Amino acid sequence: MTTSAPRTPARPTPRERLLDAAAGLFYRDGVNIGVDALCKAAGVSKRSMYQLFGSKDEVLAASLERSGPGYQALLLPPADDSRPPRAQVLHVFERLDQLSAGPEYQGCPFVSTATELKDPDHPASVVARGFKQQLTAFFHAQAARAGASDPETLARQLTIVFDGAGARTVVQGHPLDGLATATATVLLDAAGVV
Amino acid sequence: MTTSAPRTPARPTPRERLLDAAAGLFYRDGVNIGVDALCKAAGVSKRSMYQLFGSKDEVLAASLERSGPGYQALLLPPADDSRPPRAQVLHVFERLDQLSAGPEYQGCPFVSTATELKDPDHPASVVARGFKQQLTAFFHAQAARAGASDPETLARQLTIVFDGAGARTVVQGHPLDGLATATATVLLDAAGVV
DNA sequence: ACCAACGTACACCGATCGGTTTCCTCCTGT
DNA sequence: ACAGGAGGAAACCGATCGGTGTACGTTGGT
Repeated sequence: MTTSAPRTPARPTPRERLLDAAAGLFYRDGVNIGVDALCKAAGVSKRSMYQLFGSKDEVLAASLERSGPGYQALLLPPADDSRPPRAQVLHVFERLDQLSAGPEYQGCPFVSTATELKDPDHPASVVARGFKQQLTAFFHAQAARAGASDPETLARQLTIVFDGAGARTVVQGHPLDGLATATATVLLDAAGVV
Repeated sequence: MTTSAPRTPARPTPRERLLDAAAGLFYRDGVNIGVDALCKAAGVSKRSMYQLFGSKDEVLAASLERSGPGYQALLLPPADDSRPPRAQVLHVFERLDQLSAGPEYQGCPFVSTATELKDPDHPASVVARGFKQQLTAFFHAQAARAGASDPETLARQLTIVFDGAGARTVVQGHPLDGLATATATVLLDAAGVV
């Protein structure tokens, strides 16, 4: 293989290490893990962290912001997907059903973070709200493309199923077994999305 | 001996004050509020708290356990309700739609607690799981009574909608405007529950 | 009237919290 | 070769964490 291995091992910058570690730790252990533990996991000194970010809350918000695109790529169909709307919407729920079977799955990180923070004005809550709106927007676009009678409502309902499926996994502690996909299918059928 | 019939409605016992304050504070501020704040709010000394409970975690679990019946009474139709299954199920979602409009609403307390704790073996997580199963059992009973084709799946789907509606309220920060009821209606229709 | 149990007030413990500061090492541009 | 900045290690800060120990009221049963 002629894969290009960078001459310089190019260790990620402290900022990247910090945000990646933060995304993982905040998701796994909650937003109340300490700054010390976070910096230790990231291999970054507290001093550097506080030069890069104004506070732990900003780190949290930035880590959510950074992990957003990857999370979407994990769930949404590729941008050049040419399948009909129904298949593209169901793609998301099939992914969710798969994800929920992973031992690491703790529900949607945006929902978890917003739930833990309580404060809707917290910068991380704002980020979380934004990504949820993007998910709803995707559903809305597909619903509209399919000529659904009420694409706005359908999109919101699909988002509710998405978040509810995540919550169920957290509380019950076992995978969804296709329940998310099955529920989304019912909504799509009822809305006449083929 | 200690518990005689309360002829005079005396001040609640420290245990009751503690559990009531705990339910409110844990719900509003999350499971990470301090023992000092909790005891101060309850008007109970830390000493008494640690004589009544082994740890803060036990207080949390006990407060969830205590608030469970009241929460169910808030959502479920009365036990002697004679309406058809569909109406009884929709009753829950109408209540949820109403609740979500209240300024204090922070989502389902059981889901919130389980989400914050992460640990599924935490005593409070066990309590939360139990109450969610009771809600699902109610849906299941109604679905079976209505002769739904797959009452088990329908009950789980309704629970997902319930929790998803709560999550949406938390993340988006505005009421559901009938969205929970509307979504449940779609599921009931599809399952042939009249 | 007395005593024991109950409950409060409060000091105290080690650990950890978010955040700041100091010091020193290492890497890089010139 | 050398200056200077970036960044890590760790001490340090006051506050708070969960939890305990002690001492002082208050109350009810006999």
